[in-house]
Amino acid sequence: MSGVDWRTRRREQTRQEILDAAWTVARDQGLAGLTMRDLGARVGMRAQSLYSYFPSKHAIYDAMFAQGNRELLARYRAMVADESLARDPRSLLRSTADVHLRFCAEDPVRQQLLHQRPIPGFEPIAGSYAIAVEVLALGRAVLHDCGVTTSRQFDMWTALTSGLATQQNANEPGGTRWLRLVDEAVDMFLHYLRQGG
Amino acid sequence: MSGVDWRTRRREQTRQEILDAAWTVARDQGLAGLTMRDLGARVGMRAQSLYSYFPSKHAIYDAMFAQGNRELLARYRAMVADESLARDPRSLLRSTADVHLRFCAEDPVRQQLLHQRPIPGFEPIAGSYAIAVEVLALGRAVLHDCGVTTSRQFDMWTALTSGLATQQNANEPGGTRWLRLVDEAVDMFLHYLRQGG
DNA sequence: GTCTATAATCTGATAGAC
DNA sequence: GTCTATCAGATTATAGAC
Repeated sequence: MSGVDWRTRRREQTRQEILDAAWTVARDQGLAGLTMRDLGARVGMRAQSLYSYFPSKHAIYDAMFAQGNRELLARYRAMVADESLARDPRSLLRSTADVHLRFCAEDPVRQQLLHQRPIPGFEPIAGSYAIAVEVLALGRAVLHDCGVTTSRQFDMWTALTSGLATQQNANEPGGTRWLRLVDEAVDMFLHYLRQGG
Repeated sequence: MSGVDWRTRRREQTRQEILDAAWTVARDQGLAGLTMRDLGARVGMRAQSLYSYFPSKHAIYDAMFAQGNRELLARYRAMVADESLARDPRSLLRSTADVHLRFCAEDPVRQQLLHQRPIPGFEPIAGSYAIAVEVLALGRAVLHDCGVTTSRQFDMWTALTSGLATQQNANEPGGTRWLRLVDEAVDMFLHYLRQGG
């Protein structure tokens, strides 16, 4: 039972600690400004010791990418599973946009890593990318229940929601100026749907 | 008349050559991946010689930022001055979105530098930033003629158009999957306007 | 598992010859 | 105005002692 012994657990715990610190450093210095030196200092280690937990810096980016996508997937799933949730298209679209925008806006650096790929030379490994694909698939399924049946309609939806998030993060990070537009954006999109867009 | 003598002209010519090369390198290596060494190699100079033309690497980023904004401003102005342009709101919105999206999509790296500020520690100097402000002001004025009178409406417009550009560049750079949605996006937005959004 | 030591390389930038 | 030489420091990563 080596998978659950205390050594393994302790190791996993430290890996998580390092990841948490990596997010903190990246929020401070920018994603590309993350260095093993700073990261080690933040968890009370020398940079070289980090290699006991991650084989490379890219592996850290990759773990962050996977973690972010797992978090978003969990939130979508919690939303779908919520039995108190109204299921009419308007309510469902609002909830979906709300989950997505809150996620994007609460951490611009994470949003950047997950949806803009700003690290030259970094590509997530297949296993991590698969989580991102799952997120997209679930989003598409939920939107389908709202009457979004064509690719064009779905693309319009992602443009609209990601546009609100992008503008918010780029021009007023931490604020709500664009986030507050979500309800009227949903209404606007609903009318577009009904016009057969 | 030192401002127009051949020395000055030649110098300005070389500066421009360096800037052109900087765009090329940045498109290849990413904005953060631009190095003085690579840049020098591309124009047939040692990295150190570049300092005869730009006092620092940041000054190069700054000149690129200013150049990009001047280009966008010129395109907006050309659009406004075009007498063959239809002036009804729908046509005007389409032309505006078209200018903007074409600009964003034809060079994702430029779009990144101008509208996403991905270089940690880089802030354009006041003179360069002023051009960006001018671009925004002109955009606002044009949109006003289309019936966009409130900040909320203008924010919705920028979210919608920048969302289309962002999605296009992030998911299918060089393609037209989201760009092709511009006409129905304009129609969607127009209906939102008329509803008093 | 963490350390010291260090490799090997890249970075932006300066000094001074020509 | 471009060069050589060089600084001073950063970077990721590996080897090996403990």
